[in-house]
Amino acid sequence: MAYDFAAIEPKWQELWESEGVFHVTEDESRPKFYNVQMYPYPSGELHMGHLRNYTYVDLLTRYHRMRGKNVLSPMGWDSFGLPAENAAIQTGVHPREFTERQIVTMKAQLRRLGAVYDWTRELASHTPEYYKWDQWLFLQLFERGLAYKKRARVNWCPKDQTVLANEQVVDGACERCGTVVVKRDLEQWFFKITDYADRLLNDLATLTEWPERVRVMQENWIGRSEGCQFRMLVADTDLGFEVFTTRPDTVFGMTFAVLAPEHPLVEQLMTGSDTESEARAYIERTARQSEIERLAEGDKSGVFTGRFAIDPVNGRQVPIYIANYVLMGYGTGAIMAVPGQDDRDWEFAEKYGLEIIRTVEPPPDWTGKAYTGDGPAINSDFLDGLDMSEAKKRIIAWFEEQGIGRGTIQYRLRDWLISRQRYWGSPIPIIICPRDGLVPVPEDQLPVVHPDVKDYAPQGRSPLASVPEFVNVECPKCGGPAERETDTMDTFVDSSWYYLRYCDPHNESRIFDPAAVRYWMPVDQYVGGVEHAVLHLLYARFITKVLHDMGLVDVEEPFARLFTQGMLVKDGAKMSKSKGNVVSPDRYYTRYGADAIRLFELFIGPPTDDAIWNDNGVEGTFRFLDRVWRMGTGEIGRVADRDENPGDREVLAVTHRTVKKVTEDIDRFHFNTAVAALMGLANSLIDYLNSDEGGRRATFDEAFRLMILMMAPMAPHMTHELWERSGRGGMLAVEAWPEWDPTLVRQETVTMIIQVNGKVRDRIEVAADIDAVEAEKVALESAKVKAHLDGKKIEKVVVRPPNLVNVVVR
RNA sequence: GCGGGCGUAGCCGAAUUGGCACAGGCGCCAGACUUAGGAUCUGGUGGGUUCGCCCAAUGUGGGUUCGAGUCCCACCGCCCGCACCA
Repeated sequence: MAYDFAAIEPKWQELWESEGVFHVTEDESRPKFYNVQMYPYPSGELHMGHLRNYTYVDLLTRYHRMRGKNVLSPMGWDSFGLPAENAAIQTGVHPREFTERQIVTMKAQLRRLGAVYDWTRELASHTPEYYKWDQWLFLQLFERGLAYKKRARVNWCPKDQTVLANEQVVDGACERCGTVVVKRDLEQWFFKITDYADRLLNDLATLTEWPERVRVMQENWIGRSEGCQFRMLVADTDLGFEVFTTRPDTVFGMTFAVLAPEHPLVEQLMTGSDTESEARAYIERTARQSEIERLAEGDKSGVFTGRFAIDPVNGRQVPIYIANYVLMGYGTGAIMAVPGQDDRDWEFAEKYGLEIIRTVEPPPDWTGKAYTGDGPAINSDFLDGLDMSEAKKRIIAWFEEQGIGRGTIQYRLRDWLISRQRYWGSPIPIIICPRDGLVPVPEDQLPVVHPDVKDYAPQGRSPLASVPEFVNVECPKCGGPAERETDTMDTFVDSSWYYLRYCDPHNESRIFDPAAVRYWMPVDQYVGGVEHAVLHLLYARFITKVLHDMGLVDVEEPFARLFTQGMLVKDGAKMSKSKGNVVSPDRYYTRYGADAIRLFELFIGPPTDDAIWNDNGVEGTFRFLDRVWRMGTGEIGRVADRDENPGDREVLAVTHRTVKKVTEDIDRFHFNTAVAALMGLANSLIDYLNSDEGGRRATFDEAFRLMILMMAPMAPHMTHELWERSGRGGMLAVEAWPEWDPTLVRQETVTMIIQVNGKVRDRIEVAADIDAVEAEKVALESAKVKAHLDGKKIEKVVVRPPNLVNVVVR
């Protein structure tokens, strides 16, 4: 009788839910395990690539539950965002209706996979119960000066008609839709993440259970540079500007200075200079370019302003240029150019015929252009002879004595731009009063709920702005007429704290109960895609630190262990709807069932690596399951009630070794080899049942019991059914994970390999506790070994009992 | 350019510590069962072989070591991230 998954799967899915098997509360008597997957956008249809992640998380939930932990595995929805809004623009369906339909679909798909969660804690960021606390959080940041509004040059996506955070601009294009982003000067809301730059950077060192790759990406993104900022004066004027450099030791080599085209001083410098018209033409050209065009241009270009700056260390006058290779967004938007020690300055100096002075002695064999390495300072007055770090200290001290500069630390990280000119997000709870300025919405008036609008289409401002009843309010302070802020928050604000809300999801009076958070946090295992390395993962760390500083959260870091899974690749691209290469699980559910799909997802390759979709893979894991099923139902081989013999004991030994292997593999996230080990065990058990004398009933039952326990987190439906049919009682999901018996795992005899000059010449079964003397004796007595020793002199015998003897001869 | 990672069979991959290279799966070949097989089962799947074994092999070249897929150096190729960040 074949495995009837179509009948068995719904039965168990129903039972896991109705019995509340995975519903948990705080319980000090058991170790907790907080298992979270980055909550998904409810996109509706799940494809095989998605199922990979859900299977991993579900495996961990079930495994740690069997290990006796109090496992919290919640699920929720990152349900604000553009897809629902774009659908609304096209079809007129309210984003809420669209979103909630998608959630229903997606829940059914998770259930179909057999994924279990504590559904009592389900949350969705588009619900007022949730985004009320987004708004509350915003107000906390506002009160602490960590949320502010300012006019700034920001990234604007012309297609989505909204601003974007720096983190959401990838290669100069909108992360969502791929449209080239343009710069606009707009008044926008920011979170002051830069105040936390040093802590976000330093605490990366504590995240030892995070992938190196992600830590490095965050480190680079935060981009700490130690250096020096000092003031330069413009000759024959009363103007001046600040420059930032990481190489103040090379200041004597400055032969020109460069300002970014957007630098505020540029206008004054150009006006009335000899080269004014030329400079204006250049600025106009570069200003029109998007960043991508500037990059694509590749070549450095610039124009002389007609003015000179005074080098503070030696009084020399150096020309001031405007050039495209200096960015307004970093440092002070102005640099001292030292072509002798900087590749970019060298390139520019060569192009425009500017002087080059070396101030660091390159090595004698140096053939390159600019020399950026260490070496004794030359042509540098009182710095001569000092190495880089000494010279830096000395010159910074000198700047400080003179009162014109100081040592500083620059970060590449910019403040997080969180306002969006879109409808389907959490409204920013601020009222703009002509008298009192920016006034927080009083807490008892939260949440600020979306009004319905006629038109969701973006018009360069939030659709909320077209609803007068929403916009026009009384100022909470003075009672006079005022207007609401109409921008909504970046959805990354919602996702920066949802894992805290899971701990106490229905609290109506507080964002969460700190006691519940104290019990569950930090997240023990966080699972998600590496694409969030500098987005969500950075924001969440920031918000956790803010809440920590507010005394609401004990931990400084939210995610103790991070696992970033690989993608599923098909036709050379990540499986995704937009690429049109998705494989729907439907036909695999119908033909092979959920467990075969789960096993395939686990078996397809190392979880951290991208895996290539293979049409036959699910069939392979189904064959394995089907064999296990037929073993369990007595359709394969033969069992007998007979006395035990050494072969029976060996079957148990193999089983216990598999328990050890599978346990260790799951603990180190080698799910693919854990499945392989179970396939190997199944093959061994089949051989055992097919042997001449058949299997001994008691032995087989025990081995099979252990195999079912190990497979329970991987293929839960079939194993639950087999467990129930075995008449053991109880639900498999809450059975204890098996322990291996060390005496069975231990090999009594071991195959010792004997090498001559590193080549294997013989294999001999020896006692596992053989000593070195005996091992050497056995090895040298081997006839096969002797044949290779013939007429040669033994130089040395390397003995590593009980595994290896290597005879070195000449 | 800087940073992170990878390269093992026809394909996906295994090899926690330097110690039998290739577990497990896919595909393919042969056989069994069968009216039939795209089901299932058994065996095989680098080369040579006198069937005892022998030889070759982890991108390329070198090094360390009794011993290297693993460590070191150089090179080739691929993937990812950041990128005119001063």
